[in-house]
Amino acid sequence: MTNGDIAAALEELGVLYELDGAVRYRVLAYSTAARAIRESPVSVEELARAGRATEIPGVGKTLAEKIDALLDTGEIPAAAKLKAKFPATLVAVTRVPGIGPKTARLLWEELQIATLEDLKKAAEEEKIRDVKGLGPKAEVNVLASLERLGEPGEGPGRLLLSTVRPIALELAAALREHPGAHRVEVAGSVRRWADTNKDIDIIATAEEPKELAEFLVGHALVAAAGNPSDKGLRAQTHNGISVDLRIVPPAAFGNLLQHFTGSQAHNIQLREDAVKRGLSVSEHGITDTETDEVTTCETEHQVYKRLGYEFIEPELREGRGELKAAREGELPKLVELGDLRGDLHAHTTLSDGRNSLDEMAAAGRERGYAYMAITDHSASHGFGDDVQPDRLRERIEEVAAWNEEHGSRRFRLLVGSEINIGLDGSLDYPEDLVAELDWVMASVHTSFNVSEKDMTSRVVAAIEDPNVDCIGHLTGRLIGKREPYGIDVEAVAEAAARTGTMIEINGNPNRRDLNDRHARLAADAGVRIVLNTDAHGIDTLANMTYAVATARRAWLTKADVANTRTWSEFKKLLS
DNA sequence: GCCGTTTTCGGCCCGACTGTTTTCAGTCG
Repeated sequence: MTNGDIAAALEELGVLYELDGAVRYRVLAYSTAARAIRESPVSVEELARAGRATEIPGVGKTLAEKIDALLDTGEIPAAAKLKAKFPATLVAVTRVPGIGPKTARLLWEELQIATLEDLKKAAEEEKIRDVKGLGPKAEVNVLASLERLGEPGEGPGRLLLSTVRPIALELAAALREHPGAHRVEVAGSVRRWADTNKDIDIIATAEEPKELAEFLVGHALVAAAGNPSDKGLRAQTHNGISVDLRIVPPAAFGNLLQHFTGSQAHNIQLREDAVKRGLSVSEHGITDTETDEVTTCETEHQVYKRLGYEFIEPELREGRGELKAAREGELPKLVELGDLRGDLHAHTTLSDGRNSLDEMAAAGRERGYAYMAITDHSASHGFGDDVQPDRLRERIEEVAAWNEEHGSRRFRLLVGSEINIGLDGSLDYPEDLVAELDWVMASVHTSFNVSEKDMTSRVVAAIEDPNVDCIGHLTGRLIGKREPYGIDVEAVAEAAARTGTMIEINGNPNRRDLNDRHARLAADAGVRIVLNTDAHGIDTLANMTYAVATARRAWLTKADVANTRTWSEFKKLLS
């Protein structure tokens, strides 16, 4: 059972309890536990079977027992009992935007609404207005919500950071140029460099706030907008991303930026911690609950300082222990783009790249790297992009010739390959050829549909091959398109640490694989992490920023990342 | 239901918005 399955079952039970009128803190306990379970980088099923489920924050004795029952019997007895009381389909009704558990229960009791179809019918027949506390407006809203839910591909949902970020930056840049603007910053999940984003949050201060909001209405990227006011504006871009512009007085800019950068988990933990210290935190300021004295902050640094923390980088604000570390002055100094000395995963026209060896090498050198590895696909790669052994031998000569002509102490081209890992963990080149390469990546590109156990032993076998230097895009995920295949990342990390094999963070914004949680787990296990672009052209060499972002979200320092080293230092890690 | 450098019992983030209300409950982020 996946973490997602377990989390979904607990979420459902939480909703059922809420329908049943449980105190809200009990309900809250289920949703926080479910979130922690979904977020867990390790298999919660394994953890639970080892009797260690309570190690997950928010999971106590009771929830651990319920997880055990779920794993053993496929259902939680308490949930089964409640489903006898309320139809299971009522849970879907609570998820209609605008309708929560309280309203759903009311609709069930008063109108026997059990399904989305019942709900639609009641709204159309104007029966909802008969329920005390609800009116005609509720009917309109229900129908609008149901329509949105029913749309195929319904709305944009969460979009890739690489789609959203450029738009956010362009809008912020345009706002900054407005003569009335003081400070403009992108906040939210874009600022935290999350994999995907639901919307764009922009925070600003301005002389004439309403003018600034009106200016955004007229921006070429904006398709629709609400009413501009001196508080800001809500708008939609042409590709359906909603944009929230919030304008505040300069004195509280730091409070607002902190609040809207989030994440929600970070803010909740920060505020709970503050309450224990007699402080109440909101987007407007920090109130001393004893004296009612309010502190506003122009900068975020002041917010964190006032609350007794060192500054926390946005990428760390996910409620994963950063507050405790910040209070104790133990936050890591995160790796930066400028720390990178080389890119070790790049393709050329020899396989499926768009640029030649010369072009890729020149572009890598121009980026200021000290080394770059050319790693085209291997002999069994499909799509006519395979590189047979003889061709790879020629490539070794070509790279040597390139270095002869263009190489220097400042930049060196490395000859490598991204070799397919076969079903049995073997590589598809002869061993003596592989041994001639400067740099060997090994990746899974075929047969994803094997069991987790088989996938794990397959990759571990590759890791144990002494010629393999690094594993590429370990879980095979394509964000929003393809789920990661089942693989025991803990076991892989253990093997990689033991053999000194590195694991990459792939900077392709569709992959970002390892993800932040897995990367942190691997680094904690002692694995050296490599940040790569997997560039298939000179344009995507810039994707290193996404690899760096994931590394930062994984708490990685310069020392954790192997390709921050000079080539001579790096080489020592390979032997 | 969880959790503990003020607690093993008594707390549990905070505010905006909406729609329905004569002062607030529910929902959302």
